[in-house]
Amino acid sequence: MKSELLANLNSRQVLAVTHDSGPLLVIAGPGSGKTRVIVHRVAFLIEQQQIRPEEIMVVTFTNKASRELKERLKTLLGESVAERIISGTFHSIASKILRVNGDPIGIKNNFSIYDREDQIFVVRQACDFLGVDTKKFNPSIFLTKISNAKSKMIDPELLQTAAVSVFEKLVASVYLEYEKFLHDNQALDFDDLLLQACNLFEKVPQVLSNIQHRIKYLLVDEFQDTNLVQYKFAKQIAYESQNICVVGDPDQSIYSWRNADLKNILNFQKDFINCTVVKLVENYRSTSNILDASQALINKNNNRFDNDIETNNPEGAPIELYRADNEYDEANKIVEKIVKLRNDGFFYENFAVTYRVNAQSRAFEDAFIRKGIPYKLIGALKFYQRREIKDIIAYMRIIHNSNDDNSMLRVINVPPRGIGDRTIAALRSLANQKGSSLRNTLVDLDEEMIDIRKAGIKSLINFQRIVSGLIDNSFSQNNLTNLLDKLLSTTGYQEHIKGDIEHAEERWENIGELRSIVGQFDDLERDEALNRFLDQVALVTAEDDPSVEIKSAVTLITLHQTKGLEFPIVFIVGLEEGLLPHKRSLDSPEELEEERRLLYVGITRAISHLHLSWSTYRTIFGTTTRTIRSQFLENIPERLLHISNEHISHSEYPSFRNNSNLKLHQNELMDINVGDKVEHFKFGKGRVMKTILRPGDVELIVVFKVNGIKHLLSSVAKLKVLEEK
DNA sequence: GATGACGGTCTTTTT
DNA sequence: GACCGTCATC
Repeated sequence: MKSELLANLNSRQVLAVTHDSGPLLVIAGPGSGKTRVIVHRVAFLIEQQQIRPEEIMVVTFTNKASRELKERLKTLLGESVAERIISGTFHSIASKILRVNGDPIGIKNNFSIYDREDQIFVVRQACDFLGVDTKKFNPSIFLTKISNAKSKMIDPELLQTAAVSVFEKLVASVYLEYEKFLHDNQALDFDDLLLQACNLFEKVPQVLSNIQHRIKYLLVDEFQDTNLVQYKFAKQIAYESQNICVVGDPDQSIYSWRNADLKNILNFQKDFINCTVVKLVENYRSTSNILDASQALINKNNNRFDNDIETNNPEGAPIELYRADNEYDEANKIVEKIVKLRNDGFFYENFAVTYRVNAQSRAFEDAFIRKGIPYKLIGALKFYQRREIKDIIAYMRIIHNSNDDNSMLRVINVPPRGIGDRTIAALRSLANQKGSSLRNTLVDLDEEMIDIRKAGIKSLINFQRIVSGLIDNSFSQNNLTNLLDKLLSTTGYQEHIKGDIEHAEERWENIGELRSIVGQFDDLERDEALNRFLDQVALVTAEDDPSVEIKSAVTLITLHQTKGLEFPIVFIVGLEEGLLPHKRSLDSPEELEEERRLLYVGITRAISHLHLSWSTYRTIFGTTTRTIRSQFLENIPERLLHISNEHISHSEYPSFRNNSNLKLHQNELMDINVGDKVEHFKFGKGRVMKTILRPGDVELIVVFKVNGIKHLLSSVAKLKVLEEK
């Protein structure tokens, strides 16, 4: 048995797998068999150490990683054993703990989980309440600050005390209101799931000690991406047993913007003083060309653990570097390569096109559709974030949690049923007076006490009837599918969607998809099914999108989401300054290093072929701009690259800011670029759309706000640059 | 209260 | 070039 478990493992992997008890830190480079180590370690504990499966907890970051882990455990241990192991994402595990044990700290088991959209809505309400102008202050900035505070375990009062500037004080007061709103709605946001779980451990030690006794071994994957709260959560669970194994790679830390803290790896070694450290340094995934490129790149980071990765794999093909004229050219070139490589025997599912921002997927989708190449788009349009899906879910939340005013407000007039702003305002103020939720206020609506016209009252009563009809559990509709069907008909939502002529079919199909998901819960009693369904819905993410279940297809995916994946052929596109590295990271060395790590993650996904590309022009927000190729390309040794189409012809060179070879009348010709805002003495303000090089001059095509499109010669027009792109 | 036109903003990355 | 919130009009 033992030999089978340890066969095909290298000596360091064996060390990690067979580590007996006590804390263990595994630093695992890309392609070094990280998941393999986790899976085999779990198997080792069960089969060799006689640990019961339910005494082992494995925590991952994404549902996908969790599912994959379960699959591999099933293969190794058999289904009945694998199923008993406790595994899930940080958020799902914390959520379960809170649903079962949250009551003593005021968390009812039917709490709603708010996603970003819900959160923005709450922030807006908090701003309204405080009289903060949301035009001046973007709600998402508050949300970022609030999330930052929460993941550092800072509560509103503490933030208030620490606040120095006016703005910081404002953030603190929005935070305070935000928390009140969440509480009144009986809702938690993502950060709360972990924060409140830790809070629960503190307030009700019995819950913690039960878990500590139950969980003998804890394993945490992607440890470099934990934030402070997550680390604390894990640390507490393992405090008693000291059997905590964390696996991660500092070079693949790409979530500091989500408050992941690399210091956790350092702190781990302090918090668990006698921890064993195992470094996995042999890469089994990539060709040596690809690995060499990745190592050369990551070595440019100053702030780095010394952790060089090696491979015994063959050299492989050179890395292709291609310069495109624009994003469509870039996409077409990649289509050509896919077609060619398919003729060489690769399948569509062997390809991944990876990029920095979701918006880049568009050009590829266009090209793929035109050429009939099947593709799956990961993450961009998330199924559970579509409007119709969120509306239906809001209805379900109302049924499930009578305090969820947010969901109530979302759909109280969707489809339109004559409940406008004034009616809603009146209802809310009445609810306020009564200190009750909107739904409960509606249940025994006091017609005398509400100050609106008759029609409004009638509409409200009508809505109340619809909702209570749905809540009523006594008829034949005792499963979720029945509930959904009844919901669609009695709320008029089905009709409502048909009214959206342009998207009717697509939206209806989405609801059909939701119906089949809901159907998976039909063997449960309705309210329990509702509870489970809503929990799942809140915690699933992009990769669980049911609309991307295409088997043989090219993958379109952001670099962030590629972590943990591998593909024989990887395209990394848009290697340009401002895009990769992203412009928001350019003024901070730390953030620039994180961008470099992001590219490192991308490169190390490739098994045999890596293609890099950049484009001299790129259209962002509808304006085309000249680009500069990414500084990261300079970090990759030329000997590893095969460069094509490097030369840039003059006709494609409308901008001259970056071309010192061209002799121009320096004083006459200012530095004007596509995208700049300019002012003309006669035409007024406008934006440069295009620049065309003419002998000794530059022709500018400018769209003026008032006077429309004009062709101007730079030497004559004497434009004033107001704002550079 | 519903509807449609307009103008401003947005794009990092996600549990 | 999409989406959202705001405003004018019905």
